[in-house]
Amino acid sequence: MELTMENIGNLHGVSHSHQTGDLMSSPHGRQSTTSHRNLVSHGRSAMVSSMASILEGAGEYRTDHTLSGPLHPAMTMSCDSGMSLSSTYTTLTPLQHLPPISTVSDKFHHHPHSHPHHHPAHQRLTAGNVSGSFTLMRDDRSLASMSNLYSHYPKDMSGMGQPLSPLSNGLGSLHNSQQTLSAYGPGAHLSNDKMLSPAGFESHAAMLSRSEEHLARGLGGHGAGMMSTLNGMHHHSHPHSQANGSMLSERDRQTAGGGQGSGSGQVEEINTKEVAQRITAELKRYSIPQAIFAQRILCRSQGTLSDLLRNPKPWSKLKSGRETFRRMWKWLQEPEFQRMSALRLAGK
DNA sequence: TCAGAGTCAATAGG
DNA sequence: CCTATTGACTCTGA
Repeated sequence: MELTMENIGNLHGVSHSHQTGDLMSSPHGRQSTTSHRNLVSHGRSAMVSSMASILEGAGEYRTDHTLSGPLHPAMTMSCDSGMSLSSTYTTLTPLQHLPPISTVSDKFHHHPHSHPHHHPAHQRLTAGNVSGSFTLMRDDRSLASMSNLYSHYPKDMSGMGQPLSPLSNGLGSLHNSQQTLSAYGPGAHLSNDKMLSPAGFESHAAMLSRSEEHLARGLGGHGAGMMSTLNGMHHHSHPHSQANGSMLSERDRQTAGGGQGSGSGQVEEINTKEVAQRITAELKRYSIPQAIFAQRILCRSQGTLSDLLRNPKPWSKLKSGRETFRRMWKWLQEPEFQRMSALRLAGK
C-alpha cells in the first residue's frame, strides 16, 4: 500500500502545491536559462527532422506561458507542472481506483510547503519504500486521456503525429503502430470503460516491451546486464522475474489478469532498468540529446540523466528519485506527438 | 552530526 | 555537439 500512497501523494500533490517545489526545484536557477539554447539539436535524419524542428521550436519556449499554460495543461508537463500532468490525466480518467486513501491521507498531508530548493519534494512521502512488492506499470490511462486531449490539440496531431512515427527498422514501426493504436483506437474505448481491459493492456504492454526489447538489442550498447531486464516488464506469460531487482513481472500479471486489477492505475512500480533502456532507445531513435530530454521532460541536468540511464537504481531503493523515473515512464507512455510536444513545450 | 540520496555544474572524452 | 564521470552541495532521516 505504500506505493499507493505515493501515487496518491502525487495526485494530490497538486493541491498541496508540490510542484511549487518542483518549480523551485531549479534551485539555483541554473536550469532556467542557461543551457536551453545550446541544447537545441539539429535533425539528423529525415524522419528525425520533424523532431528537430520541434526541438528547435523549443528555442522560443521562453514564451512558453502562452503556449503551455492556458492551452493544454495536460500536455504541458514541465518541471513545474509535472505533477499537474499526473493529476490531469487522473482527472480525465477516473477509472483507476485509488488505493485506500484514508490510509495514506495523512501521510501526504503533512508536508505543507517544504523543500526550499532542489528536491522535488514530492517523494518525501516515501513512506517506506515498499519492499518492492507491487508492480504495476500501468499508465495506459494516460494514453486514453491523451486521446481525449487530441481533440483540442489537433495541430500537434497533424504536425507531429505522423512524421515521427515511422522508424527505420521494423521494430520501430511495430512499436509505433501499437502506440498509435492504443492512443487512438482502443485508447478511446478505454477511457470510457474500465480503462484498459486486461487483454488490451497486456497486448499493448507486451508488444511494447517486446518491441523495445528488440530495439534495445539492436542498440546493444548497454551492458549485458541491462538487456536482460527488458523482458522483465510485462510478460505475464512466463514467470520469470528479472535478474536484478526489478520485481515487476508478477505485479503486472496481477494487474493485467486481475479483473479489477487493471483499474489500479495509480500504483506504479517502475522497472527502472527497463525504463532507462527504453528511454535510451527512444532518445537515440529520435536523436534527442540527453540534455534536452533531461531538461524538458525531467527537469534535470544532462549529467543526472546520463547517470540515471546508465546506472538506474532499483525502484525499491529510490526515494525522491522516483519522481524522475515516473516522468520518464510517463513520457514513454505517451504517443509520439505528445512526446514531441512535451519536448517542445516543456522547455521551461 | 552523519550517512545516504539526488542533483548539478564542470569537465573529460568521443 | 554528445555523453559519461565526478566533486560538491542540499536535504532528509536516523
